[in-house]
Amino acid sequence: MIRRITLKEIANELNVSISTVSKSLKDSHEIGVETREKIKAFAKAHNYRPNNIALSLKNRKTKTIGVIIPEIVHHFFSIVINSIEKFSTENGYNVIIAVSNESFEKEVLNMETLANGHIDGIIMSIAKETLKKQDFHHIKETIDLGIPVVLFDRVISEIKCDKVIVNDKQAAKEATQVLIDDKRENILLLTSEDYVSVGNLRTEGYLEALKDNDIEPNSNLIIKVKDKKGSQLEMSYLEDELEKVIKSHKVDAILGVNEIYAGSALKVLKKNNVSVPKEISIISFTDGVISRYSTPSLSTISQHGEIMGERSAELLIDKLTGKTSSSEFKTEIINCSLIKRESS
Amino acid sequence: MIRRITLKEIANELNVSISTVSKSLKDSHEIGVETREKIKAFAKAHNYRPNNIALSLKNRKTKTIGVIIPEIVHHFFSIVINSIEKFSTENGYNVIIAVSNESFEKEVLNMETLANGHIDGIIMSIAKETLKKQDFHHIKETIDLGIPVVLFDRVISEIKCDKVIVNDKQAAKEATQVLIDDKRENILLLTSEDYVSVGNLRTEGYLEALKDNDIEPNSNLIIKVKDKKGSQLEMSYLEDELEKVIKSHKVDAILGVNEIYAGSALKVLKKNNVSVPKEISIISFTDGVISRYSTPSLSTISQHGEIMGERSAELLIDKLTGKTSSSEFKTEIINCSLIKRESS
DNA sequence: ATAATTAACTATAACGTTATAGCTCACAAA
DNA sequence: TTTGTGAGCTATAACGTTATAGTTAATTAT
Repeated sequence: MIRRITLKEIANELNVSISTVSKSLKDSHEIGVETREKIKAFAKAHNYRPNNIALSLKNRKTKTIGVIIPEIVHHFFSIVINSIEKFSTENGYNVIIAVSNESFEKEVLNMETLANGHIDGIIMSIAKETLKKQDFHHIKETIDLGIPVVLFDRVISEIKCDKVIVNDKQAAKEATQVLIDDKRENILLLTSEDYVSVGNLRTEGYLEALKDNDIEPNSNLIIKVKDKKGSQLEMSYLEDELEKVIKSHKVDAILGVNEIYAGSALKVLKKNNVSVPKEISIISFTDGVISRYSTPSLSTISQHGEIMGERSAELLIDKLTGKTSSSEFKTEIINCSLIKRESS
Repeated sequence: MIRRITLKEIANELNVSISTVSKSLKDSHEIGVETREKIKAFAKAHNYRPNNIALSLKNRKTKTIGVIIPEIVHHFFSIVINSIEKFSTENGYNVIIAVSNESFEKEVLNMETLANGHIDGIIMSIAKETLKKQDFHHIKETIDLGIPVVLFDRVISEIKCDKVIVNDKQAAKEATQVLIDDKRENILLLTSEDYVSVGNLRTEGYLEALKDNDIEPNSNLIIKVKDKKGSQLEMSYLEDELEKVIKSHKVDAILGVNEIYAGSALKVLKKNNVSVPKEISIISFTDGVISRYSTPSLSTISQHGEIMGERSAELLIDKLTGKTSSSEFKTEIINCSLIKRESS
């Protein structure tokens, strides 16, 4: 095992002071060319690397970004992380990942660990349980400590920080309009419970589109999928509810707020021999892998996770490098786009 | 903005020495009860938190694990990361993620950044390009620096470290046997190029099963999907090749080394009106979301990513805490299991 | 010839912690 | 009275850096 060499050790070996070594390696003109070159050669030969922990302590900067997400095994979030990682690395920042698993408690814990520690700033998407509880003290405290926070996708207005969101309402409205233009008037909405901001906004968009076209909304056609521990349970809830509705009501289209809902819906429809898109046409949020490989493939609304990740990282890094003021906050809105496939 | 209070500041406020504060907060009996309690109360009131960077410098431990994976938007890897994150957090370790994007250069860069910095150990799965190049100096150097490394899934024998793998060959053999038992004799194999260790092992298993059943392997029925930049390109290559083969040869089963291959195959078969599993039955590695939501759903071989992640993290943490010797290495083999669905 | 300047280097403090050794005073033992 | 002991606290060094403020000795200006 070869321990990493330190400035002190180089200084001792070459009988100069630590300062001389430090300055030489920074190519300072305070040090004579000869000494400087000798030291640089020695350092190179011994594969000297500065100790980043010591630098972090000295500079009060870790060059690390913390990311807190509700779930990692999830197409949208993994896309966003990938993009955050890419942009951050390109700009000299490392990325620490923490997963809240949609739990408030775990989110608070994650936040504290990160804030006490090794990060300069945080990018996060809020856990469902936190949204339900409406308790955001941990986020506020972190911001109060002078740690910049960027929220993406699931955001809340009461926190003052940079945000990156998607035009959920508008996108849902437009998708609904597409279905209506296709002469579908009995559009079923598969959405999440009300406290999930994005689900809520998408529901609003759906309702607005109906209203614009003088279609009376039918509460029987709105399924709000109950949160359960484990998506397996949620999906069987969704499947049962959906099956009931299609058997008792006329339905000629489905709008899903994410592709797992839509994928599950597709399973139910197949089981009941309903042809898609002939009898029921489907459009869904989240342009993931399920949509592309299902039969028929699903028309989706892409939230452009890559762009969200990149913009979030950029906003944060701009704050960290002082490029933008620490007291002014932006909210960036990414435009969704509809990707038409076979299901509509 | 409230800056975090330090020992020094507490000491100044209360007119005691830094040592006294430090010891009080550790409840040392060297300090009188009264002083101790006063200090503890003060610290609590001011929400004192030790500076982890300073501790890292002092203890030469960061309590952080680095994870390097080829891709993050990938069901198997995201499952593994999730599981590593879970186990590590439970044991007081943070997780830094780095993505190599299957690139050798990026992997080396990631490795160096992590090794110079903020981590105590590394868990990784090797990039395809690295496997092709057969250049593992970066991994060896990291190990030489005394940083423990655990390899999972894509491993290489020439590196001495802990490893977690799956019984790829055996699992492929068994899956092939299942197909043969179902009277399928013209089994097409969708695999990756030879240098990818897991693909190779799975190919071996496939060949062995054929041999055991006296079936002559047909090289036309083995498609080795060429690496391309971007899985989109790889998939269209696969689809073209597959279409050629099914039109020119009798094929009654397909074994895929991952679910994206199998999912793409399914698309081709549908396009050509081949019924699955009646005419062609499919079994694939990777039990992901594609398999569950495709029609028909795919029979898969689960590699138990959660277990791999957990075991990897455990092996690493055992090394870090000195629970296991730093010179003895284990290779853990996880048994795959076949999950039967509609495609076989 | 003396003061001023400069080149080339060193010492020190600081970032926030903790472990070790050291100090001071009160009280008990001799 | 003197020595010893221990309780309760403090000083110091160290982890590895870097920025600031010195310190020399040689060179230049006056």
